[in-house]
Amino acid sequence: MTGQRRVVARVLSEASDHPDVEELYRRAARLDARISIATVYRTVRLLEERGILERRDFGGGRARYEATEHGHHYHLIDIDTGKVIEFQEPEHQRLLRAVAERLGFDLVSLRLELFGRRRSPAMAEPRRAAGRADAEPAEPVAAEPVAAELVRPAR
Amino acid sequence: MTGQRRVVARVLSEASDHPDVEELYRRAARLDARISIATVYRTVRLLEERGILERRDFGGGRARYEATEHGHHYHLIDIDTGKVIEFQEPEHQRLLRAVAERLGFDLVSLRLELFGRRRSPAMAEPRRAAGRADAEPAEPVAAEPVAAELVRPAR
DNA sequence: GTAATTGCAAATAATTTGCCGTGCA
DNA sequence: TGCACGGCAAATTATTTGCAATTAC
Repeated sequence: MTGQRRVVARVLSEASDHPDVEELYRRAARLDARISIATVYRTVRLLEERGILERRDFGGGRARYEATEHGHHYHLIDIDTGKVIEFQEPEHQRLLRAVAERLGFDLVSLRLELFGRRRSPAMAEPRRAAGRADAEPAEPVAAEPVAAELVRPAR
Repeated sequence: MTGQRRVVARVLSEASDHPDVEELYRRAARLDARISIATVYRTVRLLEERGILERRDFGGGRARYEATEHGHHYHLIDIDTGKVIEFQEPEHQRLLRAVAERLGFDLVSLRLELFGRRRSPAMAEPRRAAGRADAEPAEPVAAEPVAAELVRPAR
């Protein structure tokens, strides 16, 4: 059973990035104008249920998709630009599987995402500007640690 | 500046699980009935921006929250029950930081979630039921790997 | 007193669905 | 011919926001 679903599948196969549904729809419509976004949603869901696609959440509200690969790779997201970099780390797979087993589970899938900021080679150690260790006498605000944070100056 | 925000903060401090906004609202309302869910959303966003809370996505549509800990732990989600188990793995932190650096980034935060299924000690190797290797002659469906998957019987 | 915060209801945004028409098998 | 599939628009769900009233400091 197929129709314009083939088009969506094709777009997915050709994608080497991590498109969201909106983007998939745009690409699919370019190949066949009589595709509706509902179909894209339906197809994508179907494929995800069958384990052929994986849904990702890189922040920014919309789900993004990529074809399941059985040699796993992970993602590093540049928090300033939103750009996604893939990397491999096959050792992890094994390590994490072992962790799951130790807890009594079979590992079905996993999610590993790093969020980072591009290193400016200029400044050697940007770590926490130094000083600023005794800014406020820290008024007592109930014994609630989270509440306490609400009282400090915004950033 | 605070008000019923203190209540939300308190609920958050006391939570040892990973409540979603709905649940936070329920708990907060128990302590002070004149809190609206909009306030919970606002407070939670505020705290997330300040880095005091972390938003999690364990599947199931709603965001879930937990207080930021600087000794990181990770999550294993039971895909059958939705139950979340925390585990530690301090070695990882370092390892992943190194990975990021190698790619030219400072690691700002990371997300590591395992999705697993409780092991039934009964059946030794549930792996893929055996047999069933030659179900269909695999009709040619364009050269699209994703499309090909759409043709196989559902599960 | 002044600015920040809240409640409420309405607005958004992403995703799903009902229904009915259409095309594939 | 039957039934899965697609289009459209309406429905749902999570979250955000405008605005006037309220509260904190």
